Amino acid sequence: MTANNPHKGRVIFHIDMNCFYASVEAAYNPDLKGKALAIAGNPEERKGIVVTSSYEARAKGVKTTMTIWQAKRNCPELIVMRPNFERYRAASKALFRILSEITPDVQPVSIDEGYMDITHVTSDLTPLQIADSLQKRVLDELDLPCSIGIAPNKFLAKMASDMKKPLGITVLRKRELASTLWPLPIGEMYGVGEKTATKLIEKGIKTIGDLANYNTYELKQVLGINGERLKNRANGIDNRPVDPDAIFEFKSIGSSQTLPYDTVDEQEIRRLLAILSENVERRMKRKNAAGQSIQLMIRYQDRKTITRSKKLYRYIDGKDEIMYEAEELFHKHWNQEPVRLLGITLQDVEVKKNIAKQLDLFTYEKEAGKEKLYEAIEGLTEKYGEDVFKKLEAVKEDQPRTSFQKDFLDDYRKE
DNA sequence: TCTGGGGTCCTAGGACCC
DNA sequence: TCTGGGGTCCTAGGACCC
Repeated sequence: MTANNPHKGRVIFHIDMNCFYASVEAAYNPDLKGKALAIAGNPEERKGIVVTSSYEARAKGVKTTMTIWQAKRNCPELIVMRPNFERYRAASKALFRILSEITPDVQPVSIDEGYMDITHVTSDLTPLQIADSLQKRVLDELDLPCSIGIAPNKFLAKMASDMKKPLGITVLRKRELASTLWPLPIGEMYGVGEKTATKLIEKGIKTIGDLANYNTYELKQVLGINGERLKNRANGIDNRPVDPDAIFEFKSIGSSQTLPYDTVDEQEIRRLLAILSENVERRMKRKNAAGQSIQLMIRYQDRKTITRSKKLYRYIDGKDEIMYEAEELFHKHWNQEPVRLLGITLQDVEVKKNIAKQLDLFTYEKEAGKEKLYEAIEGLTEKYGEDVFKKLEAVKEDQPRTSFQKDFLDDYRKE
């Protein structure tokens, strides 16, 4: 007997850890259990904002992204701890190991939440019983509470896991949407943030039900393609599969940091860029990847933030190259005003074994010989300018070519 | 005493090509 | 002389989520 009748569609779980960082700390140190606890950065470095807090703290008005002083004003007995990411990563790993014992169809979406597709799990248990034993196991073995949503798709499972906390299990059936999902305020819908909520409320859309029944054309006018998608979700339509490989398909890796003080000191700026470059290098190497675009982010004193990026037409992963490109972007675009935060991100990231497959012209035409190729390029540089290298490298064997590239190739072949 | 750091996806305009 | 419309790539910014 399977957990579900295939004619009735999928059975998706959304697992959501409750107050994850705070719960992990309480599991390490049981003295913290039942107390108002917040995990926050270092206020000396202007990073003192609450990342997570226990339910006891939340009951006293402590909220995520509050500064420590705001949180303590609401809750004087608040215990504040720095984050221990190693602990959280270890707990996360243990969690997902337990999930994958039930099915390989597990998609982690962040350190503390993930989806499971249990449609094809063979078991004598009902989905509700599977969820119940899973929740108990995570609590027994890891001493961590979680909530589980059970539904026919990801969106509904996500909304369901949010409905009972902590240690809740909620089944959201499509035929019950009008009574369970639709009464919720529009701002509580996953995918509707502050800006979208404001726009929708202006239109008189106050609940998820209002959205579900609103005119599609008008929604598109206000929200573009997202309007239609949100309406579908509100009606319980979401065909996204649970994809266990999604976690390997990362597209960018970056590192950013707020400075202890706003500064115009180029030495200090260089020091931070060097640290960020090293962070990015370390994480690229850990994932055995490289990126072919680089982005620099500058946040100024007034929190105005700009991003400037550059496509490199070659893959890089080393800190020296990252630093070189980042500094160049910085000097080109910095407006000389005090800097609050800097960030470096490598984009268009690929794992190295895939990069090898994307052979460019150099490799494709290797029969001609490297020496001869460089001679040809030198000649053409005069004709086309420095951009010739970018253009040349942009030509991938399986990509349609621009007329410039065709000309280039013709010229090159004539040599 | 304001407001971190890690991401993804979408949009929109300009350049360029056909 | 004056003119269209479709498509892709690149860059910058915005919205959202945890």
